[in-house]
Amino acid sequence: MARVKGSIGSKTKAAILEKALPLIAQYGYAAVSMRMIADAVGVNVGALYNHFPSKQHMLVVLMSDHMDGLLAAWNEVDTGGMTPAQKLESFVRFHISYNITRGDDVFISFMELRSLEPEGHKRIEKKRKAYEGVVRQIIQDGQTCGEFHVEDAHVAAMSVLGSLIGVNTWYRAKGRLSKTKIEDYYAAISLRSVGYDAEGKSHV
Amino acid sequence: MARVKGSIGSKTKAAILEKALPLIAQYGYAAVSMRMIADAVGVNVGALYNHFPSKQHMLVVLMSDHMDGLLAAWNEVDTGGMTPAQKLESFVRFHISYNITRGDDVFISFMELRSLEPEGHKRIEKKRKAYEGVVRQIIQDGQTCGEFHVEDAHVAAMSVLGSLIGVNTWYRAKGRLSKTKIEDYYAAISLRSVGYDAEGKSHV
DNA sequence: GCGATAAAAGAACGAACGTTCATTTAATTG
DNA sequence: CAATTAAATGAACGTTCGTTCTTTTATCGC
Repeated sequence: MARVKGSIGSKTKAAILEKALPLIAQYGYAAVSMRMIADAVGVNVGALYNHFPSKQHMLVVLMSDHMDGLLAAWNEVDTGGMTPAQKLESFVRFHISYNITRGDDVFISFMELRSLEPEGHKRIEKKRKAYEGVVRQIIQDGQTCGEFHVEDAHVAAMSVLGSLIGVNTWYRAKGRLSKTKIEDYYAAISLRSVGYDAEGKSHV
Repeated sequence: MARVKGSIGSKTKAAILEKALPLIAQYGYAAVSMRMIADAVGVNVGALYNHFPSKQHMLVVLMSDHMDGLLAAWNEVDTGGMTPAQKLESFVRFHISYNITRGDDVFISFMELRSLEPEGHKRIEKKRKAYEGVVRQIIQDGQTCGEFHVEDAHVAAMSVLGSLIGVNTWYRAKGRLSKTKIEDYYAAISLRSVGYDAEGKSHV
């Protein structure tokens, strides 16, 4: 056969990314072959190269798109007029929610950095740092205004992010806890971890 | 050539594990070939099969040995007579210290679970759960005796572990922070995150 | 409707993969 | 010291890998 009826390049390209994502999340970039991806899309291996110059480039697009989406989604959250504590809670809820609905993306972006060649690595790392910076800035603001009490804002930020990223190593949709409960718990844990006193009085 | 002078099976086997570890930690199991490992050891590919029946079996040994060592090392820490808060602090310091000196092992054991075939996966997963159980038990004890205040001991345990595991994604030996400082910070963060009140008075 | 182009199939490329095997030589045993 | 065993080499196995290329056909612009 040759070109199939109804095939449109943009649709196929989107389908490739969509199918490649869960495969790479599950097996890892190196363990997923182009043929596996092609089979999942329902297309011949060679067809993949109509849309991506290489497997490596596909990973970069996958991770870059995700990080852009993640940052854009966070920027759409309105934190105007919020205190640092409220911002941190918003961030935690945002990240968990995103983590649960788009778990594969998040997982890949934090796992497959090592699979990236230098140029791609630099690009993605920059976006990742920007995301880390969001948390760090919130914590620094909280420390400045006396709402938080941490030893080191950078360490505190990495600790919060680490605990959040860990969620999708154990979260299961059918599990004991609802998404809302998990958000509630992590919001409370994160706020405590940065030395936020919920009562707001005993230390003032 | 054939058998080389001075070659002893047990030494070669240990050398294989030693060299394979950092390679897999850096590039991932699937991305490391048996030839890469053999080259690192300074031996021919075929020789690997004198000591391991397969690449997969090698990974299982690597991860199994590590988890056993990790659990054994923790069991050697004397926590007799400690309060849950003291135990949690001990655990955090232990894990960070272990993480920093044996970072590759820890990293692989939490990253390459997906590379394990069913039998091996079950074996390692059991050990991993045991390690998770250590933290959960400490937190549960702390909650029972009123020293900690958490919404859910399981979630709190996964949060603490997640934040700790995150350390070796950013820790660098030459970095801004000493190992001791990092231990100090994470101990404080972890205790706060489980609702431990350092002053021990305002809430009693 | 016809020519240009986009999008697919399918075969083929050399390289690398995990693994096996015959062979050679060092170390060990009786 | 001879026989056995342990441990390595180096070549080879069939597969699979990422990628390329030719061919075929559908879609799009004029």
